[in-house]
Amino acid sequence: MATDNKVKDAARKFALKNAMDYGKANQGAVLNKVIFAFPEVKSNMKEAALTVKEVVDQVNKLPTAKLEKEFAAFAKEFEDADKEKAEQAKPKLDIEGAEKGKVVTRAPPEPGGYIQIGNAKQAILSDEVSRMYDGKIYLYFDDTNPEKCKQEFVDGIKKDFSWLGITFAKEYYASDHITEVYDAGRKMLAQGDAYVCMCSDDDVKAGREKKTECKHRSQQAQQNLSLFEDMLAGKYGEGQVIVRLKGDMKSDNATFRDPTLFRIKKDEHYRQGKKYIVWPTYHINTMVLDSLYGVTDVIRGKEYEIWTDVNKKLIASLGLKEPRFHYEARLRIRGNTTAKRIIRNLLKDGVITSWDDPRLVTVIALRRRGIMSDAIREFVLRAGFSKTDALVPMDMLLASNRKIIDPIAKHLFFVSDPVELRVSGAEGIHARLRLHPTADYGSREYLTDGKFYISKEDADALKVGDIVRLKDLMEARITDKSHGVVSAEKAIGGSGKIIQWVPAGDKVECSVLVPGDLLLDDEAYNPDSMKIWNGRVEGYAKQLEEHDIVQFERVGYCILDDKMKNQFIFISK
RNA sequence: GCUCUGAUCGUCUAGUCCGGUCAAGGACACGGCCCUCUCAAGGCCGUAACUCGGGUUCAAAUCCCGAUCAGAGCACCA
Repeated sequence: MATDNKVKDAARKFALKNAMDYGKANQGAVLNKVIFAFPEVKSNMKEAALTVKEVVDQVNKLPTAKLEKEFAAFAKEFEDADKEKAEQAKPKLDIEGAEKGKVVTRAPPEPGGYIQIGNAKQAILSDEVSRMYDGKIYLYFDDTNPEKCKQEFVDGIKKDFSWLGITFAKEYYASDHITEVYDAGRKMLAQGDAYVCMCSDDDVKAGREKKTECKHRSQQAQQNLSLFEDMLAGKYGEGQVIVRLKGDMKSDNATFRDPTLFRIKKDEHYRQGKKYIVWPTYHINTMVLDSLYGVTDVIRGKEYEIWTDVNKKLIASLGLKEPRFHYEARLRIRGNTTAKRIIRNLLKDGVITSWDDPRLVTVIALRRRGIMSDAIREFVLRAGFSKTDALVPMDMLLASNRKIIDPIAKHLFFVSDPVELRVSGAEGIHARLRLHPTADYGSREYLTDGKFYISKEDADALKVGDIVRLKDLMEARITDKSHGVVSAEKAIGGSGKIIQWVPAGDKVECSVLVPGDLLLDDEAYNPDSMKIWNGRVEGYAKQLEEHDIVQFERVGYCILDDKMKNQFIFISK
């Protein structure tokens, strides 16, 4: 058979490669490659296996030199294949059934706090999906809890998203659509898919636990409808009455046991004032509004997955368009938190003073801390869609960030815990230092007066008689270390440790805030989460603008946080 | 407790739908070398994983069954 020889040749080729890679060819591995190349051998696996075994045995008997020589003929071919393999990576964002130009996603923040990296992940994923399909993304403020929502957060969230590079085609508020949701409620009441329940909070809870229906559940539609109008008219107070979905009180899924659709809240709303006292809850809101605005793909946390039964019932009962739901694991950062509840408590306790405290992973804090928005995007995209619970170390974000800031950060010398260094013979030297080793940002210049500052750490490591290299300036020989000052004389040549220095005649006193893990492993506040380095930086720092990112050589990347106070924040090494 | 969901290098993931190109690819971290008047960046190399137990098959990370572990939900929050 002609096939026979073809198979034999291919088998030999694969066996050679296999032997080169692993020292010895393996029958199973070679057979698999042969099957892939010639699927027709599947009809007679026994014969194919035999052929391969024969070839593999022969190849394994080959002396190394012969093996290498024979393999050389195919080396190029495999090189290309290996390269291709190395390139396939990146998580995919494809959506089954999605069509170009027909995708609408949305970011649904609740303006009850600033958004954090977890919200950013969902929004970026949504943005990326809509771009991929030439679709649109909307900004939807889910603001139906008058207790929590504030204009401050609306403004902050908009700023944060725009900084993240997301452009929304539309922006709308749940609280502007309350009447539409009321109509949806009326429809459900009229159809007998919902009812007005006057049980107490505790009774509702007990009923759910015991899986028993309450007497209100069997009220007539007419009565429910008029009770609902009474609610709207303000005849009831908070906690007296709610509208519940008629799910299934016997369901194993606890969320389906008649969840609340509307409740009474008399707090003043930041946007609607005292216009409404009956407020819809999350599920009916989003279902109605997503349908109204034609959202096709809802990307949200998997904590909502258990509400699928409720969503389905709502959609069926109201005749809504059903979007595709995509559930995502929560993104958690090791040593930190995305929970608004915890952040609010920390704020209340006064251990942190603002939503942009550099230890936080809110978007506003990350920005202040010198994380670039592209780094966040890359970081998020690298994880892709995933339902696996991930506890990611901050290092990953910082690594993405470092690659972006490295080419733009000017280099400066900073010394912490400064120690004076006097060098005789080092007066009147013109020092000229490049601002970046490769990029052309020009240079900084100083005229020396023989006095410098070096860091305590470097000073401690020096011994009398040592030669030390002041980077880009000169060598010095240490002559004395008593009296808290290091004395030295200018030296020519000799090699020693290279250290950074600050000219005493042109320096800026500054501090560097070093954020660490905010929380301990047990989620308690870490009292050591913020360190401060005090030191001196070269006079060139006076020319920096607030939010400029620099690299303090041998220390790390820092961002100028407050120009008045000469305060920097440490970004990463 | 009940219900749902998930499980691949130390970490985050690709591959799983449709079994064979996977003795498992990438990134971060780690280690080594090169470059360098920074402990950075860049280049090269290396260490390292299919949760466990059964089954089906010529062939299982992939399909089936069971166990284990982890996360989420059980609000008049979202």
